[in-house]
Amino acid sequence: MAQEPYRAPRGTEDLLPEKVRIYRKLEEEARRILEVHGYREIRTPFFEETRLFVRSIGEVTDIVEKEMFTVSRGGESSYSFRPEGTASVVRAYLEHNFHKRRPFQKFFYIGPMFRYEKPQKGRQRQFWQIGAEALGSSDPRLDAEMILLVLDFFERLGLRGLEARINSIGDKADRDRFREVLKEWFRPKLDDLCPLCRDRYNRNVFRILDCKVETCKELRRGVPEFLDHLSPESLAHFEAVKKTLDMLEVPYRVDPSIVRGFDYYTHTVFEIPYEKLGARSALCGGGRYDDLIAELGGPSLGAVGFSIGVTPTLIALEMEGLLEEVSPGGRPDAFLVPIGPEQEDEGFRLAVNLRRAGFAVLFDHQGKGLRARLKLAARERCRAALLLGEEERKRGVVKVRDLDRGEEMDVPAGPELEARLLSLREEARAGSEEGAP
RNA sequence: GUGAGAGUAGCUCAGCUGGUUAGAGCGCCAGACUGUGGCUCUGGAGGUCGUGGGUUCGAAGCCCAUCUCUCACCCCA
Repeated sequence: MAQEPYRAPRGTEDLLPEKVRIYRKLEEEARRILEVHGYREIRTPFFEETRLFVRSIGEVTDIVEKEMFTVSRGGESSYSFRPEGTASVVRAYLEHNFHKRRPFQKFFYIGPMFRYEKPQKGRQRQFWQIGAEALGSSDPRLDAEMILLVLDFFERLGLRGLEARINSIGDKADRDRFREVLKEWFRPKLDDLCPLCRDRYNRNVFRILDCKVETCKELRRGVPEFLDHLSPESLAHFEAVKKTLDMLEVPYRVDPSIVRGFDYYTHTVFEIPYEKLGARSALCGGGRYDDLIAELGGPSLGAVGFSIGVTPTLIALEMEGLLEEVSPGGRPDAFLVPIGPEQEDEGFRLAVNLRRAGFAVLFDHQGKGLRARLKLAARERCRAALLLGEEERKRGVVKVRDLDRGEEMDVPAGPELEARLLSLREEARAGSEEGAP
């Protein structure tokens, strides 16, 4: 019986060094832009009590009903790996009494989320999100700020021409009223809807609004829009968001078909679509959730947030040919090459000392020959090869080979060698700037 | 959860309707060059053809099951 090889679990992947570099670049850009806007990083546990997600995301949502990784041990409560980030942030906000100390807080998080789903393009069981939450205020300027910030982030990565889609789903009373309006409107057409939509009619009428089946699209002609059924207060909030977006010259379009999947959303909801993505067509989704803090046991305070999908973002960057730009990678300063077995120890010592002085120095540990080591040095794009043979050692020098020019010179080990490596580093930098437009 | 396609060397793939020792390119290792990289040439290693079962004189190919990947639906980042 042949043993099955070990593999990463379905829907997960190993982020190999090359990819980690890209992730870090994304994270770096996100942290920068978020911190400039006053958001501070928060790190919550990867799992929470299951009831937290049930309460926040909603009991009858697909995520809670069938997409959570849930574990229970003995008599303890049931725990679930977080399928999204907002619930945890709000929980932490309340647990640490921010609402009593300084109710207005801006947090962001970067980390993996987990959903038990069938993997496909841009959709995995463990996936990374970059998210932000502004808690303790209902200021429509924050809704606009979120959208602006996200578009700026994508722009910085090189994704241009993106546009936000926004909509308002009002408050709970608005939704209860509109739900009835929709049901009333669809009732006579019920038999002509697709089977799925007939199910949606009872589960969540709103979702019929974004069904992609042609016959349903046809039937939807002249369907009432949420925006026409908002209370004056809700409408005023939405108008204020749009006004702010206009003022900030943020590109957006009102799209009545945007209905988010979590129960906690209220008022403003938005997405940043990227058409070429396929099954996962949004790079980012977000919205206001003015009832959630109270729902989780806190005071009645407004909040708004978004989350960016790292995987879809990477797919978009790849499609636009931007991955190389995002991740140029660094060059090691040198490859230390002892010549002859007697020099191995001394060479290793020299490599370690240079590393302690801050230089990135590679060393061969596979017993390769001189030529093979130089080959490695070239492949790793080292700036220099440091050759240490018997001759050099006797004279207390190291032969520094400039791998870009092919020139060699003997340099005394010590401060002079470090100076030489520094100057090679500078040269390379000047060279790369010359090449830039 | 539903449906479709695909799994052959480290990677990308070829392998006609089942027929003898399963191939290429790239990569890897070594040599040409015993103290010098990127180029070239030569040689080498590396495969139970995803896994298990079945049909057959004979299976990488056909059938069944299973796993994984990909894509779509559902849903969503």
